[in-house]
Amino acid sequence: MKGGRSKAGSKDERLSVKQSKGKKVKDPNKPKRAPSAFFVFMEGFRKQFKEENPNVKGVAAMGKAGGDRWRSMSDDEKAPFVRTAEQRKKEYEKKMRAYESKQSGGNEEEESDKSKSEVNDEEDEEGSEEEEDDD
DNA sequence: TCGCTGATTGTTCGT
DNA sequence: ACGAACAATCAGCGA
Repeated sequence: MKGGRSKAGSKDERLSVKQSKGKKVKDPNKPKRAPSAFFVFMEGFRKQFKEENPNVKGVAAMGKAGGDRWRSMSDDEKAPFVRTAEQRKKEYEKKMRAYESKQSGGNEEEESDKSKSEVNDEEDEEGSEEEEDDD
């Protein structure tokens, strides 16, 4: 959290990673990290923020506003976001599995077959999705 | 014209 | 166990 990475002066280090120049490591299949509950909450917050602050420019203002609001929320309010985040994580793991699969032994298989339906394999998925305590 | 930078927190990987 | 990196967003500015 706060004590996470030292943002001060670490800019240069990040540059190396971002540019990835020399390395032509192209990972088209590499799934992006799953959005945390905070980002999930932000997805909706961004829209609202834009509506209330259409003049705001930059992401800093939004980030601060979002962060401040997020901390103000109770675990119970974050619960739905956290739950969604968990689902995202599950998908992330699933994609990650496929990604590793290819890297490991799956030769670069170009999934040319696009009609393969994007989602299928739904492993039964525990029908009971926890009680939503919907009053 | 193209692309990085900034700020937020959480999650995930690596050492 | 700790630390560093990366996830989205948008406009502004540098080369």
